[in-house]
Amino acid sequence: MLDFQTFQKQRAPDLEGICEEIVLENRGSIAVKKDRLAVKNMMRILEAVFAISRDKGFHAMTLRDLSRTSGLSMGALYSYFSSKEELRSIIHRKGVLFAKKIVLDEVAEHEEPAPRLAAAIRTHLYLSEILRPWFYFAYMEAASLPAREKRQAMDDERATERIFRDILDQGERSGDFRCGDVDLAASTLKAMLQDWYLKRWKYKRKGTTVESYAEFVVRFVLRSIQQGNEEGRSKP
Amino acid sequence: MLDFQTFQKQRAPDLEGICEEIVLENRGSIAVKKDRLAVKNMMRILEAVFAISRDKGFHAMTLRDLSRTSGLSMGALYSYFSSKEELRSIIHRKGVLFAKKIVLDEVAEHEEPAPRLAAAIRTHLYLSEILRPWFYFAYMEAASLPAREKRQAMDDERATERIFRDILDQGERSGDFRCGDVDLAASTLKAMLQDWYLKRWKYKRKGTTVESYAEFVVRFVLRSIQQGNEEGRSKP
DNA sequence: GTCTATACAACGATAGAC
DNA sequence: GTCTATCGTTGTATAGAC
Repeated sequence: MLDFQTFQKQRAPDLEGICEEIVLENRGSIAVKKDRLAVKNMMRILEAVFAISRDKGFHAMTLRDLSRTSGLSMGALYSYFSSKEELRSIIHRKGVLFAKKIVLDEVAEHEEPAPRLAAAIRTHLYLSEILRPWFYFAYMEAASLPAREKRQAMDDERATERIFRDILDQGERSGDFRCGDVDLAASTLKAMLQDWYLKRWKYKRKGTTVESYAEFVVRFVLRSIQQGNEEGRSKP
Repeated sequence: MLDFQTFQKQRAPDLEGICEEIVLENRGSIAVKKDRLAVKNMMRILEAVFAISRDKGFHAMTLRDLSRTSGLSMGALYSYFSSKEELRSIIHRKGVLFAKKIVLDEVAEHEEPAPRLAAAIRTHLYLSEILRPWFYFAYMEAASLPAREKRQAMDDERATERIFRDILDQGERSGDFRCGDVDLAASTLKAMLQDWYLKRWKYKRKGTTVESYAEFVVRFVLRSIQQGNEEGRSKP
């Protein structure tokens, strides 16, 4: 069974690695030419964005806020992005793509429906624990986007949900699962996973760890959809 | 079994009724003295707030937007609230209190855990369907509040969750339910219910009705927590 | 590459005519 | 009771010094 410690050491991305990718992918619009410097400042910028927008939202964050918290001047900030909206877009897309890739990699290591589902749930939760600012940011800011960007965010959401739906589908066909409605089961499962990073304060207060939350969700869901299929429940 | 049609006719509040209460409760800070006029304009204001903030969020809504959409001038708006923040607060609190009262009333009509739980789930979903703008508004804007208001919003959230936790607790004690962890079960159940009004576009696309979503959640949850307690599953 | 200083639009809120 | 006109502030973004 995948535990959080192992995941964190072997699979987890760190902010530096992600910022390196961001700098390389946006080489055109970033005026600073030295990679090392650009990465270092991009990290300061993202850390500041997450800190501020966790408190009052990205929209309420002013570039004066960002300048003060990141330690870079207003002018310097614009060497790393051309507008506040571009900054938001860069962060959002990077988070979505990263998450999808890692979850799919982990799922591919299992074949049977139940272990696959358990792996998808655990990986998604562990990842959201490490990249919580990214997940939270992507979710909360998606609501107030202009039409075109909003469509993209909706597609991202459905792509994530599809990972879970495909596993449930596989289980239905093999006779391991009985969901009632595969689509709705995938939807509600995703809602449970999102609650972990959206309502973090609640679980912190309860003293719930990401591992115990993961185990609860795995069992809660499997108990429901394996009704009458006892044989598959031994090694999730 | 409580169906949506019945609920809508017998229990559902309408915007006019809620606005009457709002006007009466804020008589002090509303400069307009004629009740009928004040209620009429308050309705126009709230309808406009919901329409605009559904698209781009309350924070991004300017009072010029609100003036244009509601048909009232900037000056006239300030006869109904003393600041943008006060307007947000009025809407938020009214929605939370209304929702809590109606769900508790409905739950009180049943005694056994399973029917109580089913009633709470259905009522909460039906209510969020009718008052979707209020629910959505309260949820999305709570994240970007100043510390003091945020605490209040968190307390509201926990109060709602408590309704479900109490029912699950009752079921655990009577031997009807076996949740694994009552606290987490209440949390994740709430997450499923919130998904209905937060991701409305998704369910609209799937063609899911509020009744079919309610039935899915009721069965999904009961299947999981009634594991091994078959006798209680006949009349949820 | 980063800074300070500033442009200019748009914000919430108010005063005073009607 | 509602309007128009306007206040001072704050927003994003840029220009030019260093």
